[in-house]
Amino acid sequence: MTNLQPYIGTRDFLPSDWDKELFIANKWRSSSKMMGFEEYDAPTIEEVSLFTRKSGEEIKSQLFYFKDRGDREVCLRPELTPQLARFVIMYGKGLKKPLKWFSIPRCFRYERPQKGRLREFFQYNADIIGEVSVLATVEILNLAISTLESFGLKSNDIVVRVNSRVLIDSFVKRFGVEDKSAFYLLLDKKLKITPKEFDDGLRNLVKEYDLAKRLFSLTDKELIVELDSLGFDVSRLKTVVELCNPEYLEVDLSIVRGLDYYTDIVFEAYDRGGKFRAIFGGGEYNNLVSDFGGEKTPAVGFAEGDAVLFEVLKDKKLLPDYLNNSVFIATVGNVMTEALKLRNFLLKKGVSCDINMSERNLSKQFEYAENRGIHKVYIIGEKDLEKDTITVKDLVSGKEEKVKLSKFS
RNA sequence: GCCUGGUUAGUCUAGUUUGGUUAGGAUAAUAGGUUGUGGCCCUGUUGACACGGAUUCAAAUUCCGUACCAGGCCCCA
Repeated sequence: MTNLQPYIGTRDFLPSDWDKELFIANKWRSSSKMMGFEEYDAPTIEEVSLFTRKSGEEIKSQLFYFKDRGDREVCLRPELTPQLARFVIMYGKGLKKPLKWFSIPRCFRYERPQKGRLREFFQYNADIIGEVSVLATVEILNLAISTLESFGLKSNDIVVRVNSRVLIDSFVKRFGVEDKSAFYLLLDKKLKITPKEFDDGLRNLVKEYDLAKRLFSLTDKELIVELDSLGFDVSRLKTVVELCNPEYLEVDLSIVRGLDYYTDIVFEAYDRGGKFRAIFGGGEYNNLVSDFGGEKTPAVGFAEGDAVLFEVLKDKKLLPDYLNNSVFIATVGNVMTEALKLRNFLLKKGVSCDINMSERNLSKQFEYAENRGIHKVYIIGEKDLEKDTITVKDLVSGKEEKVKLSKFS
């Protein structure tokens, strides 16, 4: 019994679970396509060097990493972006830029499962490659936001925090920060630690403490104005904030993201209640393709895992019930010939259609349909057939009507 | 890698304080009954103490180890 369980941090999907998973994936897919993004995919398994190249050998401890029989070091992909870089270098020359691509890969990370964090998960990725304009970043943010909206999430549920790494780097110079990585770490921790701890951290790391403290206490519009007047270049950030849906966006200097490969604008989305981890995160990474040996290529994108999103949707009661639109054909008496004819007709019309296969009485057939979330039953029975009709019953409303069989041929 | 708390049928749960007869219930599943029409009702069937060890006359219950789950730390793509 024990060893029948799924491997640690992985999930079995029963039909009712998979239905929810597909609900999410289908929304991701359709909103991407709506905005002109094209779907692609890459192998689940890759040579490990693709991932260590940027993140160092230490990353191996967080990968499902092993040697194949030919002594090649391989791993299950922990993320998609390096593969995208590979694609751009290998195939990019023949492709019209900019690329607007998305994918919904299964990814794997060797780590301790926690709330919203698993060892195997789906991660929606969308990127724009080869577009210099800041409008690409605006487009990416608009896609990310409208995708969340397609689930029924609204601006009072979600906040997207935006920042600029270029700006933070100019802080480092201007504020007199000596330990840059400790400064980044402090910013990254801001939401987790108390205001006092953050304040103490600032005091330790930043020479111009008073200026820094003031800036970190400002939010949003006033912050941009203030930064502008202090001579920081906030034009890119300003454009993004102005062109994206302002109800979601908030400039937040503490958003830095762990990855080194981000170059300027970075962003993360959270539920406003602060109960969950980041829903999506991303930014501009203009050096990644060149770091992998390609030409310098502007790029921007985001990733959104299924685990946190699932938690958020569940919390907001936005996951649909397990229902399907198919029809069930119930049979009474010796009517299989007519029933199968009706079935074929419906299938050819593109109506998904299940049919009774056993000797069960009508009552049990209704139970069968009910248990599968079917809400339309066509009853084809001997009595009805004498009058050349069938009975169509809607299980949700409980209403039923007689329909001429000739309508189905 | 570390810390805390859990684990009783498919699911939820009583029982663990104080070891003691056949581990009780609900729900689901399944078969049937009833009604030419689902959710109600009635009957039958199936089904559990996570795994291993220790203590004991006796362990679901106490102790140790392992696995897994949940939450957290570290890390975060």
